Amino acid sequence: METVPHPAQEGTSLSDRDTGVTLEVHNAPQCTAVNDILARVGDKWSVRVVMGLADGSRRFNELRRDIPGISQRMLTRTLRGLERDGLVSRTVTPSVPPRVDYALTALGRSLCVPVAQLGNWAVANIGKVEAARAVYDGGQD
Amino acid sequence: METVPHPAQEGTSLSDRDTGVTLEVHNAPQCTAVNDILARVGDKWSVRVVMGLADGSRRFNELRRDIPGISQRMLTRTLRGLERDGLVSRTVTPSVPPRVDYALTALGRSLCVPVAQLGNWAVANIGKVEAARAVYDGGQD
DNA sequence: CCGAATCCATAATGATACTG
DNA sequence: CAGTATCATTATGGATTCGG
Repeated sequence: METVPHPAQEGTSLSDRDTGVTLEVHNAPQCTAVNDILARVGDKWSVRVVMGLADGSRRFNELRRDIPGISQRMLTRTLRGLERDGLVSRTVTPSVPPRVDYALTALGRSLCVPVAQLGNWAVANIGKVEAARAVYDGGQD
Repeated sequence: METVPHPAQEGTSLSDRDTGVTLEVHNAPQCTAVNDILARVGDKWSVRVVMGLADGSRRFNELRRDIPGISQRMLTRTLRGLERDGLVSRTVTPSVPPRVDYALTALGRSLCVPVAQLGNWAVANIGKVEAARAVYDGGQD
């Protein structure tokens, strides 16, 4: 019955039959890289912060006002994480009061491209996902 | 969607100056949708599971063998989550012993496209990210 | 074989108060 | 203004055990 043996996972084929897009990632340590990036970008606030910086630099509290619901602590932590990963730059102007500006780096802007594509998928399909959830949750009792 | 034409419309501009890709998401409730999807796909195992199903359906323990390190509990939970979101289908054959097959749905396969693109970015840029981390961590003392 | 149930450790997030 | 420090709460992941 096993008419579809695994190709011993040598290559690719993530959706190539559908779109010609190929992911050369499969079982390699690259999986770790993907997951690593996904984990950074998949946390609760990173994408919101990146979006807040998409059209230019922002000061800390500007950003905070742009992202309703974020706590001071989480904004700090998220910015630090993005800065550590080289996605966001932090510029301190030692004035009184202090001024700190955040902006996307070139790497950060380049990440925006695939994130935006995933975002477009999300916007286009969130309805289907929510419908599926409603069906699943409803049929569960 | 391949090679989005330059809509050149409302003010959004997430990286349009770089690539012509536009994200119409900015401050809208759509942000929530993006984050929602990102959270699903950003957890520790979802992408690995989806990859494991990319080239065809798999039984529970096949999948488990294909994903080194995943616990039974997390495989179950991840599959349930993906199933709830309509990304994976679950087919039970009531034999003895029972047989359960998992496969990507059409929605799940369509998600693979932007995820693969993000994956390609990750593979291409993980080196830069890790270098940035080394610099940041080193300069922190 | 597939999975639920239970228990536990750790990490992520949030609320609040304080500081240069 | 732009953080840090502390504490409480919740989410996530893993190990083990049990059941259909």
